[in-house]
Amino acid sequence: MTNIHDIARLSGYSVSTVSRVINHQKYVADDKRAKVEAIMRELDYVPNRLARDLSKGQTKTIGVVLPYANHPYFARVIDGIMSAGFAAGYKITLLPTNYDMTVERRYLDQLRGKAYDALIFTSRSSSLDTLERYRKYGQIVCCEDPGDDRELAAAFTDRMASYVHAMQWAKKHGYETMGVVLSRNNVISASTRVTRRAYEQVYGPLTDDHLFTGAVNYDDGYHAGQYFANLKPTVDVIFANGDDIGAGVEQYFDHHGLPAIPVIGQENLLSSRLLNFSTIDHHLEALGQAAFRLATGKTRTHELIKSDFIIR
Amino acid sequence: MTNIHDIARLSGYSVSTVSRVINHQKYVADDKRAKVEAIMRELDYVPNRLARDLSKGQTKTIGVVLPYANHPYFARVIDGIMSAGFAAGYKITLLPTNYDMTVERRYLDQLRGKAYDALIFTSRSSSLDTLERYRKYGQIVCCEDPGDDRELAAAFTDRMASYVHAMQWAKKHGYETMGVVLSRNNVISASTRVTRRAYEQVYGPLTDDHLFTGAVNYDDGYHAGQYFANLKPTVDVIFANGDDIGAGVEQYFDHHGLPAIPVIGQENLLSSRLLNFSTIDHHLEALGQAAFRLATGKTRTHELIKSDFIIR
DNA sequence: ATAATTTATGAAACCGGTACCAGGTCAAGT
DNA sequence: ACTTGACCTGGTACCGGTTTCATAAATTAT
Repeated sequence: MTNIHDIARLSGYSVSTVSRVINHQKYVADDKRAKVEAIMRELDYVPNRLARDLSKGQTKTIGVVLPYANHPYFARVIDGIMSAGFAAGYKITLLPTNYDMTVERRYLDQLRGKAYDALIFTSRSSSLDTLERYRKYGQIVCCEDPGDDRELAAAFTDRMASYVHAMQWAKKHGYETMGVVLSRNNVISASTRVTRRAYEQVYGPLTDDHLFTGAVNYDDGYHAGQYFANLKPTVDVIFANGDDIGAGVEQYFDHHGLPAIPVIGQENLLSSRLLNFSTIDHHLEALGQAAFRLATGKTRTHELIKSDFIIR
Repeated sequence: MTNIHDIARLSGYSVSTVSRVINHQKYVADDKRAKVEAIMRELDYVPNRLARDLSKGQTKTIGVVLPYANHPYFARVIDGIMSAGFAAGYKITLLPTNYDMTVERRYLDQLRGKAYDALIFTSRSSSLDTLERYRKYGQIVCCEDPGDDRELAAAFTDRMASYVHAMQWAKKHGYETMGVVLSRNNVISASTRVTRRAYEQVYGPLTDDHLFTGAVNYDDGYHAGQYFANLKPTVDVIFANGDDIGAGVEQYFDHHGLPAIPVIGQENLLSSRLLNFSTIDHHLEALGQAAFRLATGKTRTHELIKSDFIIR
């Protein structure tokens, strides 16, 4: 591996000069610059990223903490982070946790070890206090509303407003009872908590029989459909924590010859388009982009992304 | 930032000893080890990743080159790579190209600059010759069959076999003419080339009017549906380069009151399940896992992933 | 003509670790 | 008693860059 010292030796100049050439700095005579560049080209030299990063104490890398990648919610957020990161010349490293707090902690320690310039928590199991404690080792962005007096940057959607909006629409539309399908506790946790609060505001206390938890994908939604199909008295509409889940609910009813059940999904995925049910689009790419900006910038610490309720 | 020298000074031992403690090596007296560990804990010390990586000449990071992340094909491959990488203690960095060769070249240069231990090309615009030229700077894995005499590792699906199998099934099933929907040229390029070859083998030469190109998502598929709906004479079945595309085709017919058109999709996504059409499952997670294994091994091997044809 | 800048260059410290090597202790083997 | 080898420990040269600082020549200002 040829390094900067080789270039210096072969060109007859010092490493300092070579370094200046590499970084396009001032104060290098034109002829020397040309000669150094020629030799670098000739030897096919590329500076070592690690050495540079170590020296500068900066990696131009952002770590993205997420439970798993094979979920459309995270896929869309990642997409936003990546496109913004690419434009800014940053590398994006994916850090799966599978909701294991120990693993999250390991990533936080890696932040301390300067492996990343910043961390984006698209979801978390650790407490906000824990995250905050690591704030001094690098920027930390979370994707939920952490409250005003936190030292954490945050990008989040207006969940409460959009949920209330959608539920009020449902109620006004004549759906007097609503069933709710949520993910397992702590998964996209903010959404779980907010859904309950919105429900209470519009429909009153959320009783256990109107709630099905533990759903993350289509199959889970299918089970939820089975649950609500057998529930007496029946509910008029289902509020699902994701379109794919909603699709599962809807198809259970369909496959069993039951009258179609109205569903409100989330994320405006292809599944809600195919089955033609209403959904809330949280504009997750925009969320990801905002999260990236917060991770790198010194911008405003909180950013709110507006959702759209898509009626079908 | 406290570093290894601080720990050495405060403990009264040398950096060598501290390093040994950090790396759990033999030949450290128990009492000294305990003392060093105590001081590390007290000072909240975490070794610097960059320094370690630079010293070892190894990053434990794999770069994954892909056009964009918001596509189910890549999402599934990434998922496989990530789960395997996580288990092996590797970091996965996503490298979007948007099919720009210049960008691909930049990533290859980063490999030269030791930013990654290996690169996985889930898709490429550069030639295999180019990739091969960078082989000496690190392992390079591509996700297509590169042929036998390449210096490249490769994980790929048995496209040819499964395409022929699916098309033969279609023909035997009474579908005498077949329309084909492909992505734009060079996108998942291998699939494009192989589809043509399989088609020729089963249905004979692929004429222009039976081919719709430039489709990557549902909306494109919808347009393809429009094209084939207006084609005279009509085709009996559509072979689509992805379930979401197939779903678009199917729904165009549906929305316009036309008789349902049989579709064969790919990847076994939720969309083909929802609309209940046949599909080829390439087991992309397995593909990703294989790609990761090859990326970390020094081998030049090829790995073939078998597909399943799911008849619905 | 002299003082004050600006431009150019290299030496060396530094970033924070790893690893090789030399030197020393101590118990077992012959 | 004398070698042998396993067990500890520290010194120091790396890994490959960046950056500060000292020095000197060339301009420009006074």
